[in-house]
Amino acid sequence: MRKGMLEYCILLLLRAEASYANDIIEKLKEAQLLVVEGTIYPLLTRLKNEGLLAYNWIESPRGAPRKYYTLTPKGSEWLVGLNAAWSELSNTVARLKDLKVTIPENENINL
Amino acid sequence: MRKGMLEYCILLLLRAEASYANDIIEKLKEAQLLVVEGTIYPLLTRLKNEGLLAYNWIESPRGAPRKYYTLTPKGSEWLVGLNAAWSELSNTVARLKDLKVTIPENENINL
DNA sequence: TTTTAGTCCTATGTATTGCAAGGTATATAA
DNA sequence: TTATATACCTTGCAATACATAGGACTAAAA
Repeated sequence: MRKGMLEYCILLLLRAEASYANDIIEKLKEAQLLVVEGTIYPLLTRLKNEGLLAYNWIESPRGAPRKYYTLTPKGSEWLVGLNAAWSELSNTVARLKDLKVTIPENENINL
Repeated sequence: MRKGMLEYCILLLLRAEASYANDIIEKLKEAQLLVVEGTIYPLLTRLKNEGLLAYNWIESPRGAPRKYYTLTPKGSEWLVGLNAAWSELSNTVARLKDLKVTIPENENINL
C-alpha cells in the first residue's frame, strides 16, 4: 500500500528542511516509514535528474561530504500536484469507509 | 500513488454491499477511482483464491448471470489490517505535512 | 599505517500492479 | 437465426518500485 508514497514523503520532508540520505532515512523512520540505502539513493538520483531536487555538497563532521538535497521550484510545483492527488485519494477512501452496510455478509456463500 | 490502493478500496466497497464486477467499476468511478475490466477481473479472482472473497451467482436482468462478491470472515480480518495500515500511512503523511519549514529553499543550489 | 565510520553509488533481481487485447458464454430482441 | 448487450475470463506486456549486494571514496582515530 505504501508503494509510490515514498517519493511524496521525501518531497514533503525536503520542503521543510534540506537533508542528506541518512538524514532522510532517519526522519522517515521517525514518521514510521522504513527505507534502506539501496532504495533511497536511486530515488534521489532520479528526482534530481527529473529536475525536482537539487543538492549542495556540505562537509561532514566525519568522513566523506554529504549531499544536502532541496526542492527546486519545479519540485515545489510537483509537490502541489502530489498534495492534490493525496487529498483525492484520502477522500476516496473516506467515502468508501463511510458506506453503510446494506447486506449481511454471510448469506449463501459458495466457495 | 494509487498503486496498491485498489485492493483496499474494493474490500471497503464489498464490506458495505455485495457487488459484481461492473457494479464495482461504477462505484469506484463514483468514488473518483477509474478502473477497467482487465484490471478488476484478475484482481477479484486473486482475492477469491486467497480466501478473502466469495461469490454468489445471481441472474442478470439481461445476459449472462453475475458473480456477486462478498467478504469472507478472513476477508473481514484482512480488511481490519488494511484499515490499520491506511491509518498509519495517513498519520505519516500528516506528520510530514505538518513539519515547519526551517530552511529557505533557494539558497546555494548547485544543479 | 591500518582500521573504522560515514558517505556515496550502481547493477541486478524480484515482485507486483495495472492495462490492453482478445476470447467465451448467456439471454433477449430483431 | 442472427445481432446485440451483458457478463465472464486469460494471457502477456509495461512500468515501477523496492530491496539486495557489492563496491568505492574520505577522513579521523587507533
